[in-house]
Amino acid sequence: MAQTPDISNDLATDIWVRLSRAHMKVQASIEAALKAAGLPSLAWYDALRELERFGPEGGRAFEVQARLLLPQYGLSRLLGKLEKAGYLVRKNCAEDGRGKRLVITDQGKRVRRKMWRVYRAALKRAVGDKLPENDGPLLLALLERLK
Amino acid sequence: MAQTPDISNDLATDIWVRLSRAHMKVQASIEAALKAAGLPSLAWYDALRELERFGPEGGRAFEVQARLLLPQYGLSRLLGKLEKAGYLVRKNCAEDGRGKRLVITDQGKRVRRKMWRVYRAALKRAVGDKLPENDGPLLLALLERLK
DNA sequence: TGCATGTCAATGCATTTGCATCTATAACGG
DNA sequence: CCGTTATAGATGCAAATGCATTGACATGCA
Repeated sequence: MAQTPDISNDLATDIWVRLSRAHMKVQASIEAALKAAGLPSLAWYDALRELERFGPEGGRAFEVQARLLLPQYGLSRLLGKLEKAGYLVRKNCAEDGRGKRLVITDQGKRVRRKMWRVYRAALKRAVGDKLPENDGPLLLALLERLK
Repeated sequence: MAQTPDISNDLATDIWVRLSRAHMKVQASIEAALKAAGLPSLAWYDALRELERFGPEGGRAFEVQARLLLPQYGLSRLLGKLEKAGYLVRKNCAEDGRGKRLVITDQGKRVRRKMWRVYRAALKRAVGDKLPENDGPLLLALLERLK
Protein backbone atom coordinates (compact mmCIF):
# COMPACT_ATOMS: atom_id res chain seq x y z
CA MET A 1 0.00 0.00 0.00
CA ALA A 2 2.80 2.35 -0.87
CA GLN A 3 4.61 3.81 2.13
CA THR A 4 5.30 7.38 0.88
CA PRO A 5 6.61 6.05 -2.39
CA ASP A 6 8.40 9.04 -3.77
CA ILE A 7 8.27 11.91 -1.32
CA SER A 8 10.71 10.09 0.87
CA ASN A 9 12.18 12.11 3.68
CA ASP A 10 15.76 11.23 4.16
CA LEU A 11 18.06 12.92 6.60
CA ALA A 12 19.57 15.31 4.09
CA THR A 13 16.11 16.56 3.20
CA ASP A 14 15.18 17.08 6.82
CA ILE A 15 18.34 19.04 7.41
CA TRP A 16 17.71 21.15 4.35
CA VAL A 17 14.18 21.95 5.41
CA ARG A 18 15.21 22.97 8.89
CA LEU A 19 18.14 24.91 7.60
CA SER A 20 15.76 26.85 5.39
CA ARG A 21 13.33 27.51 8.17
CA ALA A 22 16.01 28.56 10.60
CA HIS A 23 17.50 30.89 8.06
CA MET A 24 14.19 32.47 7.18
CA LYS A 25 13.31 32.87 10.80
CA VAL A 26 16.51 34.61 11.79
CA GLN A 27 16.55 36.77 8.71
CA ALA A 28 12.96 37.83 9.27
CA SER A 29 13.69 38.76 12.89
CA ILE A 30 16.62 40.91 11.95
CA GLU A 31 14.88 42.64 9.08
CA ALA A 32 11.83 43.28 11.23
CA ALA A 33 13.94 44.79 13.99
CA LEU A 34 15.72 47.06 11.54
CA LYS A 35 12.51 48.16 9.91
CA ALA A 36 10.89 48.79 13.27
CA ALA A 37 13.81 51.04 14.15
CA GLY A 38 13.41 52.92 10.89
CA LEU A 39 16.74 51.69 9.59
CA PRO A 40 17.80 50.29 6.21
CA SER A 41 17.91 46.62 5.38
CA LEU A 42 20.54 44.00 6.06
CA ALA A 43 21.94 44.31 2.57
CA TRP A 44 22.78 47.93 3.26
CA TYR A 45 24.42 46.96 6.52
CA ASP A 46 26.64 44.40 4.88
CA ALA A 47 27.72 46.82 2.20
CA LEU A 48 28.42 49.58 4.72
CA ARG A 49 30.45 47.21 6.84
CA GLU A 50 32.61 46.26 3.89
CA LEU A 51 33.03 49.87 2.91
CA GLU A 52 34.06 50.80 6.40
CA ARG A 53 36.75 48.13 6.37
CA PHE A 54 38.47 49.94 3.55
CA GLY A 55 39.34 52.97 5.59
CA PRO A 56 39.70 56.49 4.24
CA GLU A 57 41.30 55.59 0.91
CA GLY A 58 38.26 53.55 0.03
CA GLY A 59 38.20 50.42 -2.06
CA ARG A 60 36.85 48.95 -5.25
CA ALA A 61 33.47 47.49 -6.06
CA PHE A 62 34.81 44.13 -7.15
CA GLU A 63 36.51 43.71 -3.78
CA VAL A 64 33.21 44.23 -2.03
CA GLN A 65 31.47 41.93 -4.43
CA ALA A 66 33.78 39.03 -3.65
CA ARG A 67 32.98 39.28 0.04
CA LEU A 68 29.30 39.97 -0.29
CA LEU A 69 27.85 37.27 -2.53
CA LEU A 70 25.79 39.73 -4.52
CA PRO A 71 25.67 39.64 -8.30
CA GLN A 72 27.67 42.38 -9.98
CA TYR A 73 24.64 44.36 -11.11
CA GLY A 74 23.03 43.99 -7.72
CA LEU A 75 25.99 45.53 -5.99
CA SER A 76 26.19 48.26 -8.59
CA ARG A 77 22.63 49.27 -7.90
CA LEU A 78 22.98 48.96 -4.15
CA LEU A 79 25.97 51.28 -4.27
CA GLY A 80 23.90 53.69 -6.30
CA LYS A 81 21.30 53.80 -3.57
CA LEU A 82 23.86 54.14 -0.81
CA GLU A 83 25.38 57.04 -2.68
CA LYS A 84 22.04 58.72 -3.18
CA ALA A 85 21.37 58.30 0.53
CA GLY A 86 24.64 60.08 1.27
CA TYR A 87 26.33 57.09 2.88
CA LEU A 88 28.99 56.71 0.23
CA VAL A 89 30.88 58.59 -2.44
CA ARG A 90 32.13 57.06 -5.66
CA LYS A 91 35.14 58.94 -6.91
CA ASN A 92 36.91 58.27 -10.13
CA CYS A 93 39.77 55.92 -9.68
CA ALA A 94 43.26 57.24 -10.35
CA GLU A 95 44.97 53.93 -11.05
CA ASP A 96 42.21 52.38 -13.14
CA GLY A 97 40.10 54.50 -15.41
CA ARG A 98 37.34 51.92 -15.55
CA GLY A 99 36.73 51.74 -11.85
CA LYS A 100 35.54 53.89 -9.02
CA ARG A 101 36.95 54.23 -5.57
CA LEU A 102 34.30 53.70 -2.92
CA VAL A 103 34.53 55.75 0.25
CA ILE A 104 32.04 55.59 3.10
CA THR A 105 30.92 58.92 4.52
CA ASP A 106 30.68 59.90 8.18
CA GLN A 107 26.94 59.67 7.84
CA GLY A 108 27.38 56.16 6.49
CA LYS A 109 29.50 55.20 9.46
CA ARG A 110 26.95 56.61 11.84
CA VAL A 111 24.06 54.73 10.36
CA ARG A 112 26.04 51.50 10.32
CA ARG A 113 26.74 51.86 14.00
CA LYS A 114 23.11 52.48 14.74
CA MET A 115 22.16 49.46 12.70
CA TRP A 116 24.67 47.29 14.45
CA ARG A 117 23.07 47.87 17.82
CA VAL A 118 19.69 46.78 16.52
CA TYR A 119 21.15 43.96 14.47
CA ARG A 120 23.11 42.59 17.37
CA ALA A 121 20.16 42.66 19.75
CA ALA A 122 17.98 40.89 17.21
CA LEU A 123 20.66 38.30 16.66
CA LYS A 124 20.93 37.68 20.35
CA ARG A 125 17.20 37.09 20.57
CA ALA A 126 17.00 34.94 17.44
CA VAL A 127 20.18 32.93 17.91
CA GLY A 128 22.12 33.48 21.10
CA ASP A 129 19.24 33.04 23.49
CA LYS A 130 18.03 29.92 21.73
CA LEU A 131 21.24 27.97 22.05
CA PRO A 132 21.91 26.83 25.57
CA GLU A 133 25.37 26.48 26.99
CA ASN A 134 28.08 25.57 24.61
CA ASP A 135 26.06 24.30 21.72
CA GLY A 136 27.02 27.39 19.76
CA PRO A 137 30.52 26.32 18.76
CA LEU A 138 29.17 22.91 17.88
CA LEU A 139 26.54 24.30 15.55
CA LEU A 140 29.14 26.62 14.10
CA ALA A 141 31.40 23.70 13.30
CA LEU A 142 28.64 21.65 11.74
CA LEU A 143 27.48 24.50 9.55
CA GLU A 144 31.03 25.01 8.47
CA ARG A 145 31.01 21.55 6.94
CA LEU A 146 28.27 22.51 4.53
CA LYS A 147 30.44 25.17 3.04
CA MET B 1 44.31 51.32 19.50
CA ALA B 2 40.73 50.09 19.23
CA GLN B 3 40.40 46.36 18.80
CA THR B 4 37.50 46.20 16.31
CA PRO B 5 35.47 48.62 18.35
CA ASP B 6 32.03 48.16 16.92
CA ILE B 7 32.06 45.42 14.32
CA SER B 8 32.44 42.91 17.07
CA ASN B 9 32.00 39.32 16.06
CA ASP B 10 30.26 37.43 18.73
CA LEU B 11 29.24 33.83 18.47
CA ALA B 12 25.67 34.56 17.44
CA THR B 13 26.93 36.63 14.55
CA ASP B 14 29.29 33.92 13.40
CA ILE B 15 26.53 31.38 13.49
CA TRP B 16 24.24 33.67 11.55
CA VAL B 17 26.84 34.28 8.88
CA ARG B 18 27.56 30.60 8.41
CA LEU B 19 23.91 29.74 8.48
CA SER B 20 23.37 32.21 5.67
CA ARG B 21 26.23 30.90 3.63
CA ALA B 22 25.26 27.29 4.11
CA HIS B 23 21.71 28.07 3.14
CA MET B 24 22.71 29.97 0.04
CA LYS B 25 25.12 27.27 -0.97
CA VAL B 26 22.65 24.43 -0.70
CA GLN B 27 19.88 26.41 -2.32
CA ALA B 28 22.11 27.39 -5.21
CA SER B 29 23.17 23.78 -5.78
CA ILE B 30 19.61 22.57 -5.91
CA GLU B 31 18.38 25.34 -8.17
CA ALA B 32 21.32 24.85 -10.47
CA ALA B 33 20.69 21.13 -10.72
CA LEU B 34 17.02 21.69 -11.50
CA LYS B 35 17.77 24.31 -14.09
CA ALA B 36 20.43 22.13 -15.69
CA ALA B 37 17.84 19.38 -16.01
CA GLY B 38 15.41 21.79 -17.64
CA LEU B 39 13.02 21.57 -14.71
CA PRO B 40 11.10 24.25 -12.79
CA SER B 41 12.35 25.87 -9.63
CA LEU B 42 12.19 24.73 -6.03
CA ALA B 43 9.16 26.88 -5.34
CA TRP B 44 7.24 24.92 -7.93
CA TYR B 45 8.39 21.67 -6.37
CA ASP B 46 7.22 22.66 -2.94
CA ALA B 47 3.84 23.69 -4.23
CA LEU B 48 3.42 20.52 -6.27
CA ARG B 49 4.35 18.41 -3.29
CA GLU B 50 1.71 20.07 -1.15
CA LEU B 51 -0.86 19.71 -3.89
CA GLU B 52 -0.07 16.05 -4.24
CA ARG B 53 -0.61 15.52 -0.55
CA PHE B 54 -4.22 16.52 -0.94
CA GLY B 55 -5.13 13.58 -3.10
CA PRO B 56 -7.82 13.57 -5.77
CA GLU B 57 -10.32 15.79 -3.95
CA GLY B 58 -7.76 18.55 -3.89
CA GLY B 59 -7.37 21.17 -1.22
CA ARG B 60 -7.52 24.88 -0.56
CA ALA B 61 -4.97 27.59 -1.19
CA PHE B 62 -4.84 28.76 2.40
CA GLU B 63 -3.93 25.26 3.51
CA VAL B 64 -0.98 25.25 1.18
CA GLN B 65 0.00 28.71 2.26
CA ALA B 66 0.26 27.73 5.88
CA ARG B 67 2.73 24.98 5.06
CA LEU B 68 4.69 26.86 2.48
CA LEU B 69 5.69 30.17 4.06
CA LEU B 70 4.82 32.14 0.97
CA PRO B 71 2.84 35.36 1.15
CA GLN B 72 -0.76 35.03 0.06
CA TYR B 73 -0.32 36.89 -3.21
CA GLY B 74 2.86 34.98 -3.96
CA LEU B 75 1.07 31.68 -3.70
CA SER B 76 -1.83 32.98 -5.73
CA ARG B 77 0.49 33.86 -8.56
CA LEU B 78 2.48 30.67 -8.31
CA LEU B 79 -0.74 28.69 -8.58
CA GLY B 80 -1.62 30.73 -11.62
CA LYS B 81 1.61 29.69 -13.29
CA LEU B 82 1.23 26.06 -12.31
CA GLU B 83 -2.24 26.07 -13.77
CA LYS B 84 -1.06 27.68 -16.98
CA ALA B 85 1.64 25.03 -17.22
CA GLY B 86 -1.03 22.34 -16.93
CA TYR B 87 0.17 21.01 -13.58
CA LEU B 88 -2.90 22.02 -11.66
CA VAL B 89 -6.57 22.80 -12.04
CA ARG B 90 -8.46 25.27 -9.90
CA LYS B 91 -12.09 24.32 -9.73
CA ASN B 92 -14.78 26.31 -8.02
CA CYS B 93 -15.33 25.19 -4.52
CA ALA B 94 -18.69 23.71 -3.62
CA GLU B 95 -18.64 24.32 0.11
CA ASP B 96 -17.20 27.84 -0.02
CA GLY B 97 -18.08 30.18 -2.84
CA ARG B 98 -15.02 32.35 -2.23
CA GLY B 99 -12.45 29.62 -2.63
CA LYS B 100 -11.11 27.24 -5.21
CA ARG B 101 -10.32 23.62 -4.88
CA LEU B 102 -6.79 22.87 -6.07
CA VAL B 103 -6.17 19.58 -7.80
CA ILE B 104 -2.83 18.48 -9.18
CA THR B 105 -2.90 16.93 -12.66
CA ASP B 106 -1.18 13.76 -13.78
CA GLN B 107 1.27 15.89 -15.64
CA GLY B 108 1.92 17.76 -12.42
CA LYS B 109 2.60 14.53 -10.60
CA ARG B 110 4.96 13.39 -13.31
CA VAL B 111 7.01 16.55 -13.26
CA ARG B 112 7.19 16.50 -9.47
CA ARG B 113 8.58 13.00 -9.57
CA LYS B 114 11.16 13.99 -12.14
CA MET B 115 12.14 16.96 -10.03
CA TRP B 116 12.45 14.89 -6.93
CA ARG B 117 15.13 12.68 -8.47
CA VAL B 118 17.22 15.70 -9.36
CA TYR B 119 16.45 17.46 -6.10
CA ARG B 120 17.38 14.47 -4.03
CA ALA B 121 20.66 13.89 -5.83
CA ALA B 122 21.61 17.55 -5.40
CA LEU B 123 20.73 17.38 -1.74
CA LYS B 124 22.90 14.35 -1.27
CA ARG B 125 25.83 16.14 -2.84
CA ALA B 126 25.28 19.40 -0.98
CA VAL B 127 24.35 18.02 2.41
CA GLY B 128 24.53 14.26 2.85
CA ASP B 129 28.02 13.81 1.51
CA LYS B 130 29.38 16.69 3.54
CA LEU B 131 28.30 15.38 6.92
CA PRO B 132 30.34 12.43 8.07
CA GLU B 133 28.93 9.67 10.20
CA ASN B 134 26.16 10.57 12.53
CA ASP B 135 26.59 14.31 12.66
CA GLY B 136 23.37 14.64 10.71
CA PRO B 137 20.96 14.08 13.57
CA LEU B 138 23.03 16.38 15.71
CA LEU B 139 22.87 19.21 13.22
CA LEU B 140 19.19 18.56 12.77
CA ALA B 141 18.61 18.90 16.49
CA LEU B 142 20.62 22.08 16.77
CA LEU B 143 18.83 23.70 13.86
CA GLU B 144 15.56 22.75 15.46
CA ARG B 145 16.43 24.96 18.42
CA LEU B 146 16.50 28.05 16.21
CA LYS B 147 12.91 27.51 15.27
C1' DT C 1 -33.57 39.24 7.97
C1' DG C 2 -30.11 42.94 7.44
C1' DC C 3 -25.87 45.02 8.25
C1' DA C 4 -21.22 45.06 9.96
C1' DT C 5 -17.17 42.57 9.93
C1' DG C 6 -14.05 38.87 8.59
C1' DT C 7 -11.90 35.71 5.22
C1' DC C 8 -10.47 33.77 0.49
C1' DA C 9 -8.25 34.77 -3.37
C1' DA C 10 -6.87 37.91 -7.21
C1' DT C 11 -4.77 42.02 -9.10
C1' DG C 12 -3.03 47.07 -10.16
C1' DC C 13 0.85 49.46 -9.42
C1' DA C 14 5.37 50.60 -7.94
C1' DT C 15 9.77 48.63 -6.83
C1' DT C 16 13.24 45.22 -7.28
C1' DT C 17 15.57 41.60 -9.57
C1' DG C 18 17.84 38.87 -13.26
C1' DC C 19 19.76 38.66 -17.63
C1' DA C 20 21.97 40.39 -21.32
C1' DT C 21 24.34 43.89 -23.06
C1' DC C 22 26.85 48.22 -23.27
C1' DT C 23 30.61 51.65 -22.59
C1' DA C 24 35.00 52.55 -21.20
C1' DT C 25 39.40 51.25 -20.17
C1' DA C 26 43.21 47.91 -19.43
C1' DA C 27 46.22 44.18 -20.79
C1' DC C 28 48.18 41.34 -24.04
C1' DG C 29 50.25 39.62 -28.41
C1' DG C 30 52.31 40.46 -32.58
C1' DC D 1 51.87 50.79 -32.09
C1' DC D 2 47.74 48.53 -33.33
C1' DG D 3 44.18 45.11 -33.01
C1' DT D 4 42.22 41.67 -30.03
C1' DT D 5 40.57 40.13 -25.88
C1' DA D 6 39.55 40.77 -20.92
C1' DT D 7 37.78 43.39 -17.03
C1' DA D 8 35.16 47.20 -14.28
C1' DG D 9 31.02 48.82 -13.74
C1' DA D 10 26.35 50.64 -15.44
C1' DT D 11 21.87 50.01 -17.55
C1' DG D 12 17.57 48.69 -20.65
C1' DC D 13 14.17 45.63 -20.50
C1' DA D 14 11.43 41.84 -19.06
C1' DA D 15 10.00 39.13 -15.19
C1' DA D 16 9.29 38.70 -10.31
C1' DT D 17 7.98 40.69 -5.91
C1' DG D 18 5.79 43.52 -2.19
C1' DC D 19 2.10 46.22 -0.82
C1' DA D 20 -2.30 47.75 -0.79
C1' DT D 21 -6.68 47.07 -2.31
C1' DT D 22 -10.55 44.82 -4.47
C1' DG D 23 -14.45 41.59 -5.29
C1' DA D 24 -16.85 37.95 -3.84
C1' DC D 25 -18.64 35.46 -0.38
C1' DA D 26 -19.12 33.91 4.66
C1' DT D 27 -20.03 34.71 9.43
C1' DG D 28 -21.70 36.91 13.50
C1' DC D 29 -24.78 39.56 15.80
C1' DA D 30 -28.83 42.70 16.60
